[in-house]
Amino acid sequence: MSTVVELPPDTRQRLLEAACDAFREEGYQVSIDRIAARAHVARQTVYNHFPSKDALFAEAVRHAIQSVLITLDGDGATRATLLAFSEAYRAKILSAEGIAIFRTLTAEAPRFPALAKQFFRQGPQTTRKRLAEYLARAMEQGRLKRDDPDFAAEMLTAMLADFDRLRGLMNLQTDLLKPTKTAQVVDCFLRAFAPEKDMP
Amino acid sequence: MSTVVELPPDTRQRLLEAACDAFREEGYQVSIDRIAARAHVARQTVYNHFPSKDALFAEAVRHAIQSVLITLDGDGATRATLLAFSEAYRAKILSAEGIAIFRTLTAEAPRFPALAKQFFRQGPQTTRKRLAEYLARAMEQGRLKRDDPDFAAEMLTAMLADFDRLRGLMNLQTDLLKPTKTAQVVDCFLRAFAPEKDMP
DNA sequence: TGCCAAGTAGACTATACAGTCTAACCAGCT
DNA sequence: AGCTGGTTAGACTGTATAGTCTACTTGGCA
Repeated sequence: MSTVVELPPDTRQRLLEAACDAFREEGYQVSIDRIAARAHVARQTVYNHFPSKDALFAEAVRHAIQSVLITLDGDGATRATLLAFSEAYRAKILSAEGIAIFRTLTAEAPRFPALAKQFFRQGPQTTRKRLAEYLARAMEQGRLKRDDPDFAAEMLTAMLADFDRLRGLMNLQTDLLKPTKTAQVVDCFLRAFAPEKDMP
Repeated sequence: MSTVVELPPDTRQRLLEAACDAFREEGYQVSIDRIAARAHVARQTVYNHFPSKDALFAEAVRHAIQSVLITLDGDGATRATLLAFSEAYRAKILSAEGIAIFRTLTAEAPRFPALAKQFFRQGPQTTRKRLAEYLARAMEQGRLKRDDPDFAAEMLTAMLADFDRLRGLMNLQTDLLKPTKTAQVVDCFLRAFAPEKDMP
């Protein structure tokens, strides 16, 4: 058994990332042995770092959750800002990774309710809140119809992802990224939330 | 072991329904023994009717898929019609059953791609198509903005379900049915797709 | 040199489960 | 009474897996 040895230090880090990838790609079912193999590590080493599979799963998920946020900078024109956000949102949510994380979490939510809640709050909830804050400002300034900004944020994110995410979850198509779609959605949103009497 | 005996005939039917419930509630992992127990049937009987667990799962899913469609009758006013459809859509999609089916299928789609495809086409795809047909008519008659009806249908269904479904999938809240929400969404949709110059 | 911490290989236990097989059971029917 | 077809309980096989234990290696460091 000759192993090409150029393994960087932090065994634990390698392990965590391997676990992340493994759980993402194969779900919770993936065996500890497979994870150990992925990390080029002995099974016992896994148990040296994490007390149980569940604990490892929890750590891996929390680790994966870090990268779920989308920022939006409210400098430019309303449409341009929303377009940039929307593009980034779709790119993240509809990527193979995004779909896989969502699938794994959906499947295991009943067994790990605390994890699910944490994901929900740190991911979608926070994203919606930030978007809502931006929209609230735009509404105050008369750039958008005065309405419930949380509701508006929810509508926009829903329109951006729902059906295409479903396709991804059902393992259909990778042409998820029809490039005109984002603009189409944003314009639809802007129509629904256009200021009531053109200018103040 | 005294069993209260009032078991209706069709063993196979009972079995299928038990499997449906079991897979829905516990996912594919549920053991054949548990399914057999639920159906008040011996394990061997399961194998008398279905060659394997996979086959049983496939049958059960196909059976469950039947009830996923929502009809809409295009007689009344546009808003009233869409409201009725939307209410029905949310009720079905966000019910405990709807969420559970979605969860199980999402989890197993990679392993049963054919099933996933069938579900997608018979469920969401067909619903969207029917809605789109209705919207197309409304567009022709000038009751809605002339636009891509498929896109419009996708937006409406997305707005109706996306975020609340996520809550359900993550095992949060059952107050999914805030009764004003449907109307709020429909009105938002109507704003986005209002006919361009009020009347023809 | 000798110690130590981290890692390793692999045997081992216990459990769960899919799927098979057998022998008995019990209808209804002839 | 005896046959037949669906049903049943339970033993059995084989496999996969979580988690433990032990004896070994190895690199750094005092």
